[in-house]
Amino acid sequence: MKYLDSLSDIQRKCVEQTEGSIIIISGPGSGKTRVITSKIAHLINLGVNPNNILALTFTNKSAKEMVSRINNLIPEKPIWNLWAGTFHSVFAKILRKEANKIGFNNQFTILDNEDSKTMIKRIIQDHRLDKEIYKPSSIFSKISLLKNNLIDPKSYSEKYEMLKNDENKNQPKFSFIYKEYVKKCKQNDNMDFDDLLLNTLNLLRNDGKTLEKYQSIFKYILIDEFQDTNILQLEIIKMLEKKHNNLCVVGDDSQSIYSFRGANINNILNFTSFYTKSNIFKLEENFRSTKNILNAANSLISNNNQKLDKNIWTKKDQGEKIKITKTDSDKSEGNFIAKFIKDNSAIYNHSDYLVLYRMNSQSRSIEEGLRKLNINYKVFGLSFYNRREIKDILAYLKLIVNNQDEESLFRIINTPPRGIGKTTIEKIRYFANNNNVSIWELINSIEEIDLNINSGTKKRINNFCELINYFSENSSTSAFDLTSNLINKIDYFDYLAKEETVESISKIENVKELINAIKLFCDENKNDKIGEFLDQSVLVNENEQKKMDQEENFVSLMTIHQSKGLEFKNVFIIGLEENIFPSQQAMFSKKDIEEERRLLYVAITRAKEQVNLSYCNTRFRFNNFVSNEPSRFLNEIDESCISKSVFNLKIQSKINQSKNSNRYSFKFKTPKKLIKIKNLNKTENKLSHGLKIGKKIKHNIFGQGIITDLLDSNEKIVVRFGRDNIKTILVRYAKFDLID
DNA sequence: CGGTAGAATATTTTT
DNA sequence: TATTCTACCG
Repeated sequence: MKYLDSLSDIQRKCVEQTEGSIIIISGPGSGKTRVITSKIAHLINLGVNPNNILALTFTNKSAKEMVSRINNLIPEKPIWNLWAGTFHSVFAKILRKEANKIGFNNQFTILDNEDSKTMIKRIIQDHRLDKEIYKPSSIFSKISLLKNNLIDPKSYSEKYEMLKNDENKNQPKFSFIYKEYVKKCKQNDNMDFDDLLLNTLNLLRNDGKTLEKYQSIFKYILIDEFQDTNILQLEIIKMLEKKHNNLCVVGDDSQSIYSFRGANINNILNFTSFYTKSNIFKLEENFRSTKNILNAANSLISNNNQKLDKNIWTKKDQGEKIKITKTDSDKSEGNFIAKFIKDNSAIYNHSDYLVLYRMNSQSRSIEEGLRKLNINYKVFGLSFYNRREIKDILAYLKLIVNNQDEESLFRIINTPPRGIGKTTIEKIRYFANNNNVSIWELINSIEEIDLNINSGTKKRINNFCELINYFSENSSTSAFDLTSNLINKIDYFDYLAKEETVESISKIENVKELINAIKLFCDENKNDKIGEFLDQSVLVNENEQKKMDQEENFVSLMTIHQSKGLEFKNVFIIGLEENIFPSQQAMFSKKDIEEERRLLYVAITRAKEQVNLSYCNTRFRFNNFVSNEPSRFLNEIDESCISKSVFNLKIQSKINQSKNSNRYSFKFKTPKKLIKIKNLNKTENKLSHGLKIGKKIKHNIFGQGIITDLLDSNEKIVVRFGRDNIKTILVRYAKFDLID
């Protein structure tokens, strides 16, 4: 068979062992995708029905790519009924069918992280808890970790040490919030990301028939990126594979970078201890990178204690050394990259470059640099579906599908404004909470209950209910018809246009794009109902699509986490500074530092030919300049494969010649409100005179200090606060006053 | 109730 | 800096 011939010996062995449990430890660039796809093709060729194969991947993009590759390997066999996708999307599909067996409505809606956080925030408000002590986002991530470790509110409330711990942290009510959150989700027929897994497990545990059904379907189970699975996922898999015992997991412990999401590296480290009969294969030959790149990566990762034994090697050339570049500021780091790309444009396309960073906010300075030299780039940042105007429309759609979805209801009950204000909503919520009725039931019988709401407002509430009810009754029409009718009915475009800002134009464009996406979805899918589309909009990150079609010639910018599985000829990794990479939050634990190290390992091993590491002296962060030490990781890379240099060139912007006139004209992100532009120069004159060395100032964060130096024609000042706390401050943006 | 100006706050990483 | 929150006025 053709697809077997192109494999290396070891790859072929992995493919041909179809039965039993096996674990494939696969280094970066070792062709694991090829192994998985060949293996599935092989199974199908041997006569296995694709419907009996479950292939779980880390992103939906990789699932899609996998399917298309299998199609290429065995074009004559139809594979439309192969189960391929992320844990979340496959289990969402199962739950859509079976949710009623565990007390959910099959029309449940899925909460994204933002929804979950607002819900928690509301709980905190409702119960008059201090939002400084109970921060919604940290509460949420704690809840998420608990769920992924199979600790439900009840068992949490029985864990004495944990409760004690909360009390010590001054958060005695955490257990209560957790309980309320889970209760609310259930009442509202909402599931968050973790619930998709958790409820699947509950389903399999509580309903023997369903368990038997899926055990019989999934004769062969394959899991990619196994190092990033968590306890909950493993638990589900253990149940599903019990009948046929054909489980193949593929992963690389050195690339485990999702522990913040509950990923448990022990799943891969200890696999053989709970599957004692499993076979281990190691894919150690790298087909991607040069020797220098691999040596650098290997020497770095050897500093980690927790890892499996393996030796990644390549037949490729030595290649160029890893370059480490020091620049004076984050701005010149951007200039450095832009200039580098420009200088090498005879050899490389823009699309040969990948710029990687630890956190999304770091993209800015690079964008600036690239713009100055007119280099095309794309930032893989926030999802389209996270924009406010898009979320509004989606909230309508969710509420139409699931009337109990309070999260969506609160979002849009007065958007566009229809005269149902804060006080009214407050009254409704208060009553509903105290009388154990759902918001939806309550507002549908608002006439009958005395809530001290005036009749005009009651009328408006009624209209709102009628609107939603009308669409709910017609929700089986095609998603496109439904959405376009809805947007007309609520005059959403008018509402956006009324804002009269530069933003409103792009918002309108975005909504049009959404309608367009829905149209496309309807054309492609047999089931063109809105529910299906909504699932997709939460579970599929459309950024993934963009990475795939790289015909256009642009530089890619993304976080390292997003770069998993990709490869580029040239890779820039920026911000190699203590407190940035490794990140500040990781500093205090050895385990976290090891994960940061793996993150850099992943980053380096994306490269085929060149790696550029950079760090800078001072960086503009928050609203002042900070200086960080160079990252400890730089010293851990074998010196024989690196070369160091310093870059200090300032690039004069062609576009930005006069300082103020163009400040907003080439903004990449959403433009500012027109009105605000008027106020631009207000603060400028206030302080420009009177700044002298030795003068005292009072900064609104750092307190009193003395000016020790003036820089850049008085644009920056160096100030000493306290004994030896020295900061450089931007005069124009910092908040401080001169004192006599 | 709605709109807005000014204040407060925020930067891990994502299915 | 950019975004979100709050308080106040019409």
